[in-house]
Amino acid sequence: MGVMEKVARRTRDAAAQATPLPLDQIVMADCIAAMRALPAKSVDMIFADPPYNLQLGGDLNRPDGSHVDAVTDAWDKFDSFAHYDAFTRAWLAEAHRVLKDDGTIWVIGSYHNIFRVGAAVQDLGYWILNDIVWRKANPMPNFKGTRFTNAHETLIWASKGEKARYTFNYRSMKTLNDELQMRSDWEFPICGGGERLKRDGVKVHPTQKPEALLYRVLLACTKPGDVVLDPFFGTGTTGAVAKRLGRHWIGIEREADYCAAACQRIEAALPLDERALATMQSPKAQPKVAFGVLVENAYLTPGAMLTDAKRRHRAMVRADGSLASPCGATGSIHKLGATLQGAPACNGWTFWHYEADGALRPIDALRQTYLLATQP
Amino acid sequence: MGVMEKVARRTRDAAAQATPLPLDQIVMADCIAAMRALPAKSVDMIFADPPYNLQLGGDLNRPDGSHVDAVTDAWDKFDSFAHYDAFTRAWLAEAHRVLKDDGTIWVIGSYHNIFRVGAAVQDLGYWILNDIVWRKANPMPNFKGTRFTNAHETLIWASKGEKARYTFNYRSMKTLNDELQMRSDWEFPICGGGERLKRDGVKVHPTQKPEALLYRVLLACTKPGDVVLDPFFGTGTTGAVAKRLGRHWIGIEREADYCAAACQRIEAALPLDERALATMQSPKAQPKVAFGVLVENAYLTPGAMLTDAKRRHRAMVRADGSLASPCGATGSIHKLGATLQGAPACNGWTFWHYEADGALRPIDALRQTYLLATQP
DNA sequence: TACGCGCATGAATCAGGCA
DNA sequence: ATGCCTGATTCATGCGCGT
Repeated sequence: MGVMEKVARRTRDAAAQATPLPLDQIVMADCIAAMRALPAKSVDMIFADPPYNLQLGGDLNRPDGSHVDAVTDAWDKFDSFAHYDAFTRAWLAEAHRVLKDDGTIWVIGSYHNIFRVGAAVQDLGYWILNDIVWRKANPMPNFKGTRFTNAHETLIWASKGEKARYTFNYRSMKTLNDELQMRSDWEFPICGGGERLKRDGVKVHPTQKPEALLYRVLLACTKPGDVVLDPFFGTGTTGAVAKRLGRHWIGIEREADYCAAACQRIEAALPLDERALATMQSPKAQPKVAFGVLVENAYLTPGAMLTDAKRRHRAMVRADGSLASPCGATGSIHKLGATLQGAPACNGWTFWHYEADGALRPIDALRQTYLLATQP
Repeated sequence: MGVMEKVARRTRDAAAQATPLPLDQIVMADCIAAMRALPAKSVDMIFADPPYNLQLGGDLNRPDGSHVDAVTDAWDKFDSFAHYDAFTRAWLAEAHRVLKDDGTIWVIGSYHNIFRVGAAVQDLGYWILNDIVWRKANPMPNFKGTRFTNAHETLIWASKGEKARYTFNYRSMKTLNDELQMRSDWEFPICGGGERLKRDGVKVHPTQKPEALLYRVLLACTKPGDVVLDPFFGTGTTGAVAKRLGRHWIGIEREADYCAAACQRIEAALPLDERALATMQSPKAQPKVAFGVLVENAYLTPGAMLTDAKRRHRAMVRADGSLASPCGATGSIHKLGATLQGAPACNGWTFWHYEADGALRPIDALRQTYLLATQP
């Protein structure tokens, strides 16, 4: 079967006559027009990854001189916040009509757009159930050192109203999270490796989402056989995961290139083997604690003195978690330890000690105390 | 000294005449009126923890003064959102006026209000720099098992405009985070234990923020001696941490109970020793040294050869501090480095190396030596 | 085959001072 | 406002290549 044969091309009028849902198909059209053609209260869940309206300045180069490939596509350009808001409210209103009364909607965004989206969601009568933070395990750094590393994106999960009886598979989520309630912060790597769709070595879509993210969303809020609509289908992550999990899907996408890639991808996706489900859970990472966190949380006070085990070196703890030696040298626990010893590297956690009850103890002991106090 | 003596009671008119800032004081008044009484462009940072209000019922009134007793139908919802938006825009506008042009504002909230706050921030011309996620190490579980555990709150950090030159202590944040860039997701325990203010065993304020959170905010975005304004002061976490870190603070709070608790708490807070307050400085803060100065002072001799770390490029030092490549290209250390690499820019200090004791060392090391020898 | 090294790259609102 | 010069700045991951 040809790749494009499953892509339904519809004019708005033709689509309006089609009563049955275009299940497991891609509708190549503008999302507002395409949603208008769908019956009211017909889908169980909507997952939407709308344009973020990034407002990027000039070129950005890495410290090594290489160029950052930014999102410059026309579909992300809006003239003003007012235009973006109008667009947002239009598609959210249509989504509200199409969604079943007990269905829910998910929208993902970044600080560029998510506040406007969230306000529109509330204004249109949706009832926000959670905001979810996708913590990126491997975000792009802030190359110029001008801000905090932008290391997360935000998802909004909402029902059609306060009293809607939505689907939430509490047990599935708890099982997935090692028998602890699933929290509102999720950690996943960004989409890369073999999962990232490429054509001639170039990424097909600039913002392809990881399947693990959609997997959790669909597992949490839909039942097998449910219909999931994605009005900004892109390269079809939602469709691929829905097929794997035995859910029906409808994708709406304007760009022919994206439609073709999505169609091919979903064709190749295989419904999930039950045994594979268990192996999808990533082991919980060993929590890391930065030395500065101990200062912030008053386990050590700025001004406190540290020494090495043999009291050959001394250093004072400063407000930002750096150390200052009486000789004038400063640096992190690792760097200053290395400097004072003339060594290329040093594990500051075991090198530096603090005095308690007349005895020297490594600062690593404080880290263990902190972990015990904060980890469930 | 009595607890309340430091609390300045001001009517709006009386305050309007007061030109000097009420530094290190609590102003017991409505925050919008109190901010109106402050001079324009007078504070370096604002930290705001506004009421969340929505969907909790209770103290919500319509613009006409009538009471909203239940937020049930869509119309009431819209009505209350509009009211909350008006309040939000009013205090954010006043904050914009009071803030110095190169100052920044922080606002914290949850999904109940943060989307409305964020949209207002953008609409008022603030430029969002980051949104920050406070991941709670020990959140309250979702008892009914109907949603994800609400385990985070969101902070928005914004400047007064796109081109503002705000304070961001990059090196301090990197040091605090074990020599990795500080990310946009921060983990802290919720406020409890001895830090939590209680009276007769009952918590004084329902949403007291942890000091560790304010510690990081103030350390990241202010300098010692800066003025920090908190228009929703509550029990004064911002003031207590500001005092500890050697920053001035101004607190605005309507409730006398909170003012009293905050005043007592801040009285008891101890400022850090000045030396402990010192933090890691960015190279930007160091005095500049022109490469030619090193040649003048015979740290390098004209005619000496430099290479990059991988010995792919070579250049000769000339008498005026410019470099000449064997291929004929010439220029400053930066310009020639960029030219030879075909890069848009280059930091010559770290790109070019000289040979000493059989090893390559960056010429930046010579600059450090020069600085140590010449700085008092 | 295994391991190490080099290189590429990801939704990014990414510089500042002076002439 | 514009242009020019100086010079500060990156983390995790995957893939290809060489030993």
